[in-house]
Amino acid sequence: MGRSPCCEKAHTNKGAWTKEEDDRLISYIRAHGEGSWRSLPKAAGLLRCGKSCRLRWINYLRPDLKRGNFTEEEDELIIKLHSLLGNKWSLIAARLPGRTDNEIKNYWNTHIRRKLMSRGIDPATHRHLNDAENRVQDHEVQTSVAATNTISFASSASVAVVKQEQDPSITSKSSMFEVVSNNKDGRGTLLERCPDLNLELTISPPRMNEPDQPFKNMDRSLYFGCNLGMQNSNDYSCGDGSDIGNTTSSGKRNSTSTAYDFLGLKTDVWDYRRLKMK
DNA sequence: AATGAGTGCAACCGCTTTATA
DNA sequence: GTATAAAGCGGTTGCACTCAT
Repeated sequence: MGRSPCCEKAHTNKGAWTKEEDDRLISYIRAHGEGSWRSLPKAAGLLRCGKSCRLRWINYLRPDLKRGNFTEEEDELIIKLHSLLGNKWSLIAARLPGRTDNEIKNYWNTHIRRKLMSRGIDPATHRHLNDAENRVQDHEVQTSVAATNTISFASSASVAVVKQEQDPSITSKSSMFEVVSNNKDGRGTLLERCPDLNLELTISPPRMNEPDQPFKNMDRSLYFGCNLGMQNSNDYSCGDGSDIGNTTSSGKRNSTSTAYDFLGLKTDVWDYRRLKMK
């Protein structure tokens, strides 16, 4: 039943890899490709655990790794992604070509944490350290920007509090919201039900074939649409600019709008220049 | 020059998820 | 359906290096 053990731990090397071990691993993977980590050490003539081989390859030997210092753009992208995804280093690394989760994790802990602290920002929550709102109980997830319906996953709770008074148009009739308490003035605090989130962030070129774009006078090549993977939904996406202007006179989004002030991304448009790699 | 504190990063550890028998 | 190991992931550790004293 089950699989056989990946390696005999009693006969494996530990600690720093030697040049010879690196060469053996590289040449083996060049010849046979990645994968089969269990059988790789024996086949490659390495006295290492398969797990260790995998880590060494992924974090250090892979030819597509980008070595060297992080750029300012990468810094900002990591901060932005961390505010969205938390310590999901593998997801963050997936958005930074040539960088590994381990590298980003180390860089976060050694550089960016300090950088944010020096800006007066709590690296764990991305809030200002002296923000009075921080005192609110942790399970009550805060809106990150006043007067907007933003959602934060600062707690592990799967619901987010939405301040109804900030947008009376939101009612408990919506399947997305639930009144959990009533304030003195009779208005309720709503809990927003968050459906299962797929936090995959997709970035795509702008739609170019739609007439009468509000951004028609702008350099369209500068903008990308993005979609923060609410599965089967356009509710939480920011557009390429084509959605701007789709609000009604009352300030409400009309039904065709796909723009949403999501997770503190308080804009319909991301300037790709802030996201692209160098 | 010696040494201790601080820093950066590769590697390991242990847990969870996924795949397989 | 269950047991087990592989794969993957995030947290932590240990060591080499730098710098201030």
